[in-house]
Amino acid sequence: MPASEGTARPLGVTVSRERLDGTPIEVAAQLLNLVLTTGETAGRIVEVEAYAGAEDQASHAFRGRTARTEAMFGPPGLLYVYFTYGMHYCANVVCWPEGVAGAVLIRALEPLADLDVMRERRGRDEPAYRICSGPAKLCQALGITRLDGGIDLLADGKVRLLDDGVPPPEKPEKRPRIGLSARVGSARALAWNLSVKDHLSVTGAKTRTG
DNA sequence: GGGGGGATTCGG
DNA sequence: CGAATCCCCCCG
Repeated sequence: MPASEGTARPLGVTVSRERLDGTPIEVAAQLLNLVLTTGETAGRIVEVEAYAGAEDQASHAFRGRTARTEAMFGPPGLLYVYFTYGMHYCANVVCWPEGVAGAVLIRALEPLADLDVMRERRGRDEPAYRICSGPAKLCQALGITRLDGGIDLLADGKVRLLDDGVPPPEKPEKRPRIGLSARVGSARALAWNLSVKDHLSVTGAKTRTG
């Protein structure tokens, strides 16, 4: 039968767990240009944000281990999903060794596969570069919810992290993290938002020339 | 048990 | 710029 029949051809190879066993900022840089996929939908990671657990006032794990943040204390490669503003889910890749909380928020994807399914899930007809241009938007587009929290992104599950051979940028754009309130203090100033330079899907991207 | 705030998004 | 809209977590 044709090679295209049945499951789609793999978008890439599984990422090694060792590659994610580093500090959040190190792992954040490594995640750029990898592929996040759920079923047929897929996108390339173009914007991420590091959250360093116990030593980071902006991290959900800053005040210790709770039911919500349990996945952040797990082994690198787990998916941490949180629910916010009463309606949005956001997805993180867990890093650091088991027992130490750390995670990288996926903030934007460049859509790669099944854009129409993504648009249908989002309930709007947007240009490709806007479908996954935000942490909650990409979760909605890929169908990621709280139910997926804690799964292993490096196993053959619903949500997977793949390497299709595109290396991370040598010099990613570095900015302060988005959306942090003043209450997190000096953590607000850290340039822990990393992105592929000049990508249209990144937060604050110019959508017009000039 | 109460209440303030949230790693957001969309529309006005 | 403010509403939507639920959950979490700190405090009493």
